[in-house]
Amino acid sequence: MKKVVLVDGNNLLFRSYYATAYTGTIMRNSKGFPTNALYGFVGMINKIVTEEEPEYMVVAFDIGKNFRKEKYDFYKDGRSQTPDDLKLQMPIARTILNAMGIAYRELAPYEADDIIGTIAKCAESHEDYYSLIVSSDKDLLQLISFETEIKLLKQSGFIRYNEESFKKEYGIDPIRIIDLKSLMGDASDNIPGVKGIGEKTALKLLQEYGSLDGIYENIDNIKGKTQEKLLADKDNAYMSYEIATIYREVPINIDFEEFKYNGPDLIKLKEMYEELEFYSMIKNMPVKKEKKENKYIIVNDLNEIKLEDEVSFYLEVDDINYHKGKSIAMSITDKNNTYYIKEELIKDAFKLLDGKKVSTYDLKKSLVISKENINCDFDLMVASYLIDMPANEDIYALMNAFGEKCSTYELLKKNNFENISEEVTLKSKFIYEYSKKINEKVKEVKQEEILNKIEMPLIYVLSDMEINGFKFEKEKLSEMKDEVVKRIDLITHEIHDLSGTKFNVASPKQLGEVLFEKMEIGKSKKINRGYKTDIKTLQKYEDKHPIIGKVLEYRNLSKLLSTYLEGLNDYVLEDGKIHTIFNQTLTRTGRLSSMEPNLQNIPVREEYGRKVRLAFVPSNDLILSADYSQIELRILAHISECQELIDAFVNDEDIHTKVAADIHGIDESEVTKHMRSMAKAVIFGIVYGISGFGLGENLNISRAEASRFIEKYYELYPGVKNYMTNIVKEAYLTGEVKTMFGRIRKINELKDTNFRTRAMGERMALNTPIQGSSADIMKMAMIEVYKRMKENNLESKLILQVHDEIIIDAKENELEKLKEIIKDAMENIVKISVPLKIEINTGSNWFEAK
DNA sequence: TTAATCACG
DNA sequence: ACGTACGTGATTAAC
Repeated sequence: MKKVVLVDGNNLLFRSYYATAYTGTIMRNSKGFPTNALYGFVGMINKIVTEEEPEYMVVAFDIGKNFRKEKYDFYKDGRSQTPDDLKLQMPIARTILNAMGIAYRELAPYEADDIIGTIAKCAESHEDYYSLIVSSDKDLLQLISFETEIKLLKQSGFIRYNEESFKKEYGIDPIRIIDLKSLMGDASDNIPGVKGIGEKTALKLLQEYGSLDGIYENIDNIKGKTQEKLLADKDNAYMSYEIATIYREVPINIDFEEFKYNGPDLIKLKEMYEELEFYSMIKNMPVKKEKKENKYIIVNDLNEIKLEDEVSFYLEVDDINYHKGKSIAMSITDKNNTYYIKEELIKDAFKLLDGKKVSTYDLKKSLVISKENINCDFDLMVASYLIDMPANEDIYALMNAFGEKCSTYELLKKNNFENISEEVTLKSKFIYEYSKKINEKVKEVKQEEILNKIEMPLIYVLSDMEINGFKFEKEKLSEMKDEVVKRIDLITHEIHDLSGTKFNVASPKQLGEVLFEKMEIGKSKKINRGYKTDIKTLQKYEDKHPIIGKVLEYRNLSKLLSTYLEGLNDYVLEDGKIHTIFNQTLTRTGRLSSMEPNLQNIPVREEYGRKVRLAFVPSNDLILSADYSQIELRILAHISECQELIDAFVNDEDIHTKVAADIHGIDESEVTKHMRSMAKAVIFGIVYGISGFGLGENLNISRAEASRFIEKYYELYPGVKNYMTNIVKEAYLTGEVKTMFGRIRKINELKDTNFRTRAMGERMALNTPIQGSSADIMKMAMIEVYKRMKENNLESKLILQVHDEIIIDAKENELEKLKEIIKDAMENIVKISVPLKIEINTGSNWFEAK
């Protein structure tokens, strides 16, 4: 028996539309075309296909006049008209089905139900077929039979009914759904039924008398009010019976072979998804089944290659951490050919790219591993990042998103790169084919300035920084390490003694049990695995028992030991340096991140931990650090156009002291340290979209007091409040926010039905322009500093960026020139309504350069 | 693999 | 009624 899946298309579209429309904002593509119903529709269809694996499938729609409405004018009266935004999406659903390779049927004046009923009936008369109907409409339950089942969609999930399970639940035959409805009516379709009879009574009557006819034949046996009601509305009942009956003789030609499901036309489907901007759907699209023939030329002599003007290349490296790996294969594609270049020839192959228009994926990796000066115009990885497409270190994710085949890097490595010529050539072909397309998209969403003025030039800066590395002298920390190891050992014993039990202090679960159950030191919130034992919770009980202080010290030291004192050593390469990898395509705000190791979170706030920085030393003469002073606040002042804040920065006031004085209504000279640090917390909180509760927690003051601070702040600086309101409003309207320089961040959280998720989206909306603009400025400044250092032939090297700070491995004799360049470049890279200010420090190591 | 914790801006 | 500050990465324990 072959399964025929029958889907109620209208039902899916309406469900999807109203599932999201009630929030007020309807999902649209960048052209403004509504897509919310289609998004849900496509999701449901895909789900049905995956879950049911249908051999045959038909989607039925309503269209044109409706015979029930023609006969009974009141039918479906009172239903609000189909919204235009939904109507627009209806024809597209048909086109998508075509691309998906799924048949659909519609015929006026019949409804989708009637078409489904007709096809199911036809399937029942064939020996070979049985049907599965998918809908959330209970009316369709009347079609259940020995070879027709229903998957009834619920708000979440579904219930599957066959004849047996239906009877068990309802106590009547499926066909009696019609009788049920003729009695109870249906408010949504405006079917009258018998007034005063609801589902409960109707079911009871049907269970007793079998059918509507049976009920009226036995009307004398029915007592009291129910009898009165039934007699009064007998005509309505029979009329309702007629309306509720699915018509199963729709004159359509049924040839099951036309319903056969053979899978999608991936190219057409991808085009549709692109048009609708369903990128997550593209990501989850099945990969092409048929294998494209992959032709390429194996190169033995580079002189054989004559490249066209436009080329792409891809370099395969044998380790994800490319500082530790080596190139093992390269591929170059132009209009006519793809060339596979083996390991020995790679070094010279880069020369072939000179003067060409070159694209690649992950240029930084290629620059670092080859140490060649590769001229490249377009990095597909960075471009994908800017248009919110996959931009992993593994190109697989992006290729997969477009339904292009290649194996994951993980698999490739596991198989010792045995198939490398096949794989690497697929990649350069993909890059060649898609660079133009993605570049078009970049222009369409106006990210080309960000790409060409910031991200592309930055790749060269970052690759140099990674190559340079930060010299690290392990020995400088060996004494500290021994000290910490001993101290941890001592404290562990003390903790065991104080608690009277031996346990793993590093285990939050065990620690929680000891502190809050055995010793009953206090109360702590229960979380998944046990009690919360983070610093803030523990600090509450610091005075209660000496063990808390010990635990805090243990935590502090073990973090220091494992992550820094020991952890960093593993990353020192043969040249005595640490080479981090900057991830340029990860953060949602435009910041960089740093990994293996993360050099953006080396301790600094605490004096003891800070000593780790003693081991970071120059390979030249000095470490120079240049950091922007309060750049995020300056940006807040600028974009909020808050005059009070702007003036404060223009006059070079201490912003935190000023705010503290304003809040308390006192003179700046009267501001205490405590007041200043409270003000600082308020100011930072504002940038993050804080609540009274959050600030209270943070400052250890009452929620009400914290709320008063915030209110006062808004009062004093109305521009800021104004900015917050506006940016959130705009974000809801457009679904995204932009930095000062036009970098886009989509915020889908704002479309979520969950209030907490939306609240998070609002905080992202107001923080991103600030954090992101700051990141843009720093990137531009780095490019400028790098450029001028080159122009002046300086040997000093840029080696690190920590969001608002750059670190330079400096030559003593270049110090003066260096400071001049850096100050000018960083402070004047953009002109905004407040001055940008930097501070420069130098020292014989990173610790000293504070 | 995920959760908890803690290091940074 | 609910939960409660943005953006990251590394380590360890627990699942």
